Amino acid sequence: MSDAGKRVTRADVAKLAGVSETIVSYVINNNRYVDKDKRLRVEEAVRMLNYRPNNMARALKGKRSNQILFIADHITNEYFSSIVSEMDRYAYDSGYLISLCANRNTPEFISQVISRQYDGIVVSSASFPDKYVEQLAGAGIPVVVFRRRRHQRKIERVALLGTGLYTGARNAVRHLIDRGCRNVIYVDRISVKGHISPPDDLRFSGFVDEMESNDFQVGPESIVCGCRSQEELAEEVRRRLRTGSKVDGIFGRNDMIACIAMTAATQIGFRVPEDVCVIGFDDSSISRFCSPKLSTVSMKKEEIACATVELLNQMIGGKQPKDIDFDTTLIERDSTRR
Amino acid sequence: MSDAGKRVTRADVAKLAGVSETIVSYVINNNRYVDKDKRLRVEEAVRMLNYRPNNMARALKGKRSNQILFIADHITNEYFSSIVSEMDRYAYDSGYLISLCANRNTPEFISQVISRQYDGIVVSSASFPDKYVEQLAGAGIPVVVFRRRRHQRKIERVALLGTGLYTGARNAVRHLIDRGCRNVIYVDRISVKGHISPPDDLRFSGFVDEMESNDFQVGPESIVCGCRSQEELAEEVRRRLRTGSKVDGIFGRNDMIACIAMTAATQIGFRVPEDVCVIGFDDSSISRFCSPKLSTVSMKKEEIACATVELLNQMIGGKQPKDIDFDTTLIERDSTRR
DNA sequence: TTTCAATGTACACTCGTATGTACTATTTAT
DNA sequence: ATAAATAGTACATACGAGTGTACATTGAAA
Repeated sequence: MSDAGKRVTRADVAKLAGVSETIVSYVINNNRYVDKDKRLRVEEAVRMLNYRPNNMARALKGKRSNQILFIADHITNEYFSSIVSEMDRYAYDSGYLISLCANRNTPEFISQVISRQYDGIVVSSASFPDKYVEQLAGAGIPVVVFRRRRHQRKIERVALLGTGLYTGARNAVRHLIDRGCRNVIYVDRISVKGHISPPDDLRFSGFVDEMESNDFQVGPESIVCGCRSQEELAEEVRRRLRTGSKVDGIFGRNDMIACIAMTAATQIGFRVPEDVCVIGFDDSSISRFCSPKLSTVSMKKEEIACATVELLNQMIGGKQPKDIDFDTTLIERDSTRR
Repeated sequence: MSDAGKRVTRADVAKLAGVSETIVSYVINNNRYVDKDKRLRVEEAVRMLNYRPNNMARALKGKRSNQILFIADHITNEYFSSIVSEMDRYAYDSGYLISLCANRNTPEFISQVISRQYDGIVVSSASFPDKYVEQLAGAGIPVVVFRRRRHQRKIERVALLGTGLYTGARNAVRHLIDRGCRNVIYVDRISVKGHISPPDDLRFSGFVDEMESNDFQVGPESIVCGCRSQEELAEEVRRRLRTGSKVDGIFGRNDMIACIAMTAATQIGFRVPEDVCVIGFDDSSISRFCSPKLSTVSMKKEEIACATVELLNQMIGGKQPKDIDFDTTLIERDSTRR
């Protein structure tokens, strides 16, 4: 308790500067004629008192809340944290701070979000229902969605950002084929949740399309999915390698999956890259520290983050959303070098 | 543009339920006698309209803003993102959302933060000045600081949380000594910023104390710091190994540093763990995927996150801050197994 | 001199919510 | 029967800021 520093308000500034509150407001927002002398006095008072307009009051009065919400499903991913980190950098310069939360799949969550008056929202979660995106956009909030699924319905007043999952996957698969692989398998994530879903994101689509456009068949034998644990995944990869299907290329949904698969392969005597090539996705730090070093696909995180903030900023300013697509960079390391 | 969904306000609910706004308020906050019948009608109306009190207005009127700010210096660290992710889980259940930002070392940043009326703040940044912590606390905001430096001044109304850096480091060093190491070196981070600072965090303190309490000398030859790049770091480690100092143990400030050092060692023919033992810090994913697998120190991230939220919650409720210390778990993998 | 534009100021209302206070109607105690 | 306690309601104000509108002053143009 004790005298927990009373807030400095507009009134305090006005009193110190010897002007009316209105003048202070005009100076702060710089949107009316104000006498030079008074302006200076106000500015001085602001500095002396270290005044800053209360964000809540501003937001309430219809101004911005200066907050952007980032909704993800696995905040822990290095990929997400990089994006958020970069977004923070750019956003701060435009006066925004970033809020962050894991996707909660409930209506309460949505009204939570709406009641908080975010100026803009970034959705980077495969499990965030379109329905909710619509509600947010319908409430007048600019929304940028990172594309995850293939057939993502176009929603009014929502910008769709292609972060490179699809093209990156195609490039990765093409890279394996270029290296001579004839039997490439796709290794999907570990499903911790009860239900086993077939791979449905754009990486998988890219895999399928690139395989087929090179006249390779894609069938159940070329997809590893639904594993419930790291061990199960490793065992399944080994099974594929041991059978007569002659698997000679592995595309992992992300670097960690690729690493697990790679380790599984070497454990039963397969050499990487001589017997089997492996490529991951994300260019996360493990891809640089595992052994052999993992080839991978790098998304343009900085550019994505920058563009996202820029786009939101424009939409907040009233401009129409526009979709953007980013390409990726293939990083060749030892796991595919022949 | 167009009819961007008008906000649902208390007035709408009141009209639909056929009661006064005041009644709606009482029902929402559940703090006054309200007729059963009217209460039900209000609740029904709330449900129908999907009403939720506007957060800004509430915060302005002196209620909570339901927001907690997390200030870090390197959001990208897996350690931070894990903590934030867990905090998000616990905090959400208490009605909070987490904001996240990188430490900006300016007075403007502080007034930014204050003007946003956060209910609580977590500081996990070695470079965040005590002065600022004081200002925040002085403004009446509960603050929890994750201890990073050794002699951290006690600040009124601020809780200090020991996340295990010190004890974890001591345990790691003791582990190396137990494994027979007689010449252990500490490898500090890569300093990207211009100025090269000597290691000053609690991990280093733990290293020094544990060494000395085992009668080992700590001198310049046992500290690698100030390297400007990964290559420089690797080269410096190799130099230490090649000289006659018989380095047989490496304690890396974090897993990535330890990995770089370990790789540097194996490149010049040192075997890990036979010739030199290596241990890292953080139990990040690379420690599990590098080769050989890295022994490391695991902090109790979940418990830390949970306790942080709990503590903030109590402080927000008016209780006195209390300091808490967490211990760590040593995870022995192949890089120290003999 | 009159007229009008430009410049500069301040009142009063508003955003959506919380709540002290006062008031009425009803019940209980005396 | 009267007093006092309780249940239930509503008014009015406050939180801190933004801004429409009206008003005052000045200078220049007519």
